[in-house]
Amino acid sequence: MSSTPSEKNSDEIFALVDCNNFYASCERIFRPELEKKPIVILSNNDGCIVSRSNEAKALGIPMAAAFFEWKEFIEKNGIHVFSSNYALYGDMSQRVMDTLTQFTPKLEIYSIDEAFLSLSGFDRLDLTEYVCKIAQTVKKWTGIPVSVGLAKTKTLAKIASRFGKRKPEYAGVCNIVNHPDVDSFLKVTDVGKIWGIGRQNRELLNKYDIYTALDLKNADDSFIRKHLTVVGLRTVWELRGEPCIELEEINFLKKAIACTRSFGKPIETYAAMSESIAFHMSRAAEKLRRQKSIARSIHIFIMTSRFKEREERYNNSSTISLPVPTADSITLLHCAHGMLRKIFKPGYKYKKAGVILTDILPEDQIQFDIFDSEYPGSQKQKLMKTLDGINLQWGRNTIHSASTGINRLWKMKQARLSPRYTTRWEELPIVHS
DNA sequence: TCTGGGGTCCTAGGACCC
DNA sequence: TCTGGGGTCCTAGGACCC
Repeated sequence: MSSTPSEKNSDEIFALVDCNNFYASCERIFRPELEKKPIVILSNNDGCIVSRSNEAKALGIPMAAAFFEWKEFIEKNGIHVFSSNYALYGDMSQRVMDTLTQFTPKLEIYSIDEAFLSLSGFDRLDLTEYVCKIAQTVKKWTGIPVSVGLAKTKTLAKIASRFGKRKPEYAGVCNIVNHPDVDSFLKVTDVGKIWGIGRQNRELLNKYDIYTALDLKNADDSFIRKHLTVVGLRTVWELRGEPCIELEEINFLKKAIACTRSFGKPIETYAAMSESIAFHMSRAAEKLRRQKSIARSIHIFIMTSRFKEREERYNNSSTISLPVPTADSITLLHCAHGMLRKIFKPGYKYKKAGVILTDILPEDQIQFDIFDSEYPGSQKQKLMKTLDGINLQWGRNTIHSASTGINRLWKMKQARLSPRYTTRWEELPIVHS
């Protein structure tokens, strides 16, 4: 018996597991007295609000609001504020994902707080019951509350999880796999809330009277292809229940590695800028070596605040291709300094700088010749291995290039950082019994 | 005073070739 | 004066995501 593609497709079942208010939930686990209290988490540099507890949302604080604009309101309402603590969130994320692997071998870690699970072939179980058990186990083992959406495509699973999270009657789990009226969910979903439809596309679609997910589902394919490219077309088919976006189980090597930061205080001197570029480049090179890769292309940029008047703004960048791809910090630092000299202009208050490595290849995929100073086992490679080993054992920056600076006056502001509860034993809170 | 960071994918258009 | 056309490769930039 042969099956048509559509028959085969109808067997797919995806679950999206989404941690509720992830960063806020992480902070709350170690400060149980903050249960039911409003909490917000700030972005790097304490700039914007990037995570809010339900109580903070209820008070009307919008996502991505500038902290300084809401500071007074936050203080007046007794809202608790944290700088983002990625050591903590990364570790908690790992625990959540480890828990999920107990329930299916096929999962895709989509972001720090979301995973897609394939439950295809689990039909003999009561699926709703099964994912309820997943959610309860994650909460019990890690303390993190999650919402789950179940559907025949990833895009629909995303929509289902929104209902799971927002509508109390679903208690966190919404299953629309065999729902008799999936359109009833699409009809009340704004087209801009669909996975893959951002602000620009929402505006465009509205001009053509497409306002809801149901409108988009019923839109004309050639119209979508023309205005939203194949990416948009895939989304539309997914809304119709035809899977077009596969589960990506394997963690592929990153194709770009970026290290960029805003400065705590604006910097004006070449010396300070050069330190920051060196610092970012060192971190980028470390990440590159950690995934056992080399890079062929370097991009650096410097910029003033985008909120300044036009005449006070200056943005510039430089990109080069290396004759020989490398992961050697010293070579990369040398190039970055040369590039910075070409684009740096004195007389501006710089707010942000960064380094992006692209054209990345696995380190073993390149033909080395013996005249090359970076063949495997060369002095350069041995030096980098030693350096990474020491920094891994004794903490980041135990050994670093002198050019990355000692004082780091430009480093970011993190005034309200919580302790690294799960990754630094000496910072654990003292428990009195 | 203060406004995040790190990724992915797709396309248009230029350069180049025959 | 008239002034190819089609294929491929590369890159910058724009859209999206969390």
